[in-house]
Amino acid sequence: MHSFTEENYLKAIYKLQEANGLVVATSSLAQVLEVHAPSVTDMLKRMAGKKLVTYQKSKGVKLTEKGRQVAVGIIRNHRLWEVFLVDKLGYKWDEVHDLAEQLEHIHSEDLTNKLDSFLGFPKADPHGDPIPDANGILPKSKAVLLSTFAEGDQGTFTGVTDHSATFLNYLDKTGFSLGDPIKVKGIEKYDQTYTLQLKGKKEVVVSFKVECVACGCCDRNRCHGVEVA
Amino acid sequence: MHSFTEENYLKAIYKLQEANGLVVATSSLAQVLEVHAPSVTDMLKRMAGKKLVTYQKSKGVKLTEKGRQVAVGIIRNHRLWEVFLVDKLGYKWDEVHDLAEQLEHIHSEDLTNKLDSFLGFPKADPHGDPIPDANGILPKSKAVLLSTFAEGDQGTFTGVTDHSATFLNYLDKTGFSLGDPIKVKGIEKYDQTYTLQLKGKKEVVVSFKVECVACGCCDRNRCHGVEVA
DNA sequence: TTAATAAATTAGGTTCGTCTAATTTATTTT
DNA sequence: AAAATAAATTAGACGAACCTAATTTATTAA
Repeated sequence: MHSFTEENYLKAIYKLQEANGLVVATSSLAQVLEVHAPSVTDMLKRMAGKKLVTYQKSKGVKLTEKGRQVAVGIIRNHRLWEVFLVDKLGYKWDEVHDLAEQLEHIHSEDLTNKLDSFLGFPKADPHGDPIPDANGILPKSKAVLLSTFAEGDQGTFTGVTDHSATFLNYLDKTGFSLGDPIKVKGIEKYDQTYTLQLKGKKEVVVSFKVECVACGCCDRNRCHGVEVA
Repeated sequence: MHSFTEENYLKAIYKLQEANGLVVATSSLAQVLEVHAPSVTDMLKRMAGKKLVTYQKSKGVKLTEKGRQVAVGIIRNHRLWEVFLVDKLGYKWDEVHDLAEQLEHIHSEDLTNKLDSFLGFPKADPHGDPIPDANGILPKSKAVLLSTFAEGDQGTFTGVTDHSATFLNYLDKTGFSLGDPIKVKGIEKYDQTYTLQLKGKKEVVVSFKVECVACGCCDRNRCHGVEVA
């Protein structure tokens, strides 16, 4: 079996590969895993030895097929446990991440599948992220960011890209709820402020520029977390 | 927080203290934890430094109050997760131990309590072992071993002392089920074979001597695993 | 294209939890 | 009580996963 640490590296590499392209840099990994760069170099060498990644000195790292399978398995666990925590134990969507980070490392395919069945084979976790099936197939989402919407466009709130408790709380407070309809009533030219119509005709004003500055990690075009489809 | 290893040591010390008296020997720990004696000595020193145990060189080890609390917390987790696995996911009582050994190390008092509530505050796990409450109070069982029963005595099957899958399967196959009545119809003088009446008047013959030889770890008076009350 | 900066690696060290081999301390047995 | 045996500890090592400081390799700017 793989250690928790290995699994966390695999998950991180997987997510960075998805988000930013094929090859992942040492420094990106160091950042998301909150360790220092030489630790990453160390670990990648060990993991390359186990054929979990292909690693080329100073050129970055990629998952092997074996590594990808492990990573997707962990993600499957994580998202199923999140559903369990919210649907069965009554947790809020902003409270479950850290617990799922622990639970995702329970090693038992059988348990994962029984849990999946117990939860009614959910397609997505409480944040709208798709749950890979037992074969590691992860449905590709067609969702786009709300900030790509123009005046008059409407859709359904299907997920978030920012999973921080702060952002999720903001959404709760403002009246966003997964699965609800969203319609863009107006966009203020000056600062890109969106006036949205949420479920039950409720109108809210959200400033995506403010979100951008707050998160500080994304460009203008993908600056906030609301996904719609 | 404490490492999984520390928690396993604490649990092992707790159980040995309960079973065999106040002070636990290095060698006993080495045996149940499946490590070699010098590893235990090492670990006990570190744990004594953290005030989890009191350790006297060559004299054995005891839990501190702090250590006892952690140990009981782990046991609470373990037994609640076992109930979850059996009641909610449909596992058999002989399949849940190893999974619970993993799940017991999830660190969250809140999760434990929510799980407890979700399960309906069970008093015992699927093997009849009592579940400590949120304050670490573990109800003392009044159960006795079936082998203390004489001809004509009757009681209820409330638990086991041997938790091996082999033994649990044997009980399943023979017709024992937790909570059922058991009556001793006869005891064969020659080899202490018990003829029992189980639920639905079903009569079975069990040879406790065979159990004794098989397990090899107990004396005549506590030689098998069926507890009755 | 050279110089400056940023990213990655090597070198050497730490802690945790384990090991084997050798030694010491306790407990039995004679 | 001395000798034999069993239990525990010390000594010295090892792998995993991390660290800091120094060096090398890439990238960007002048």
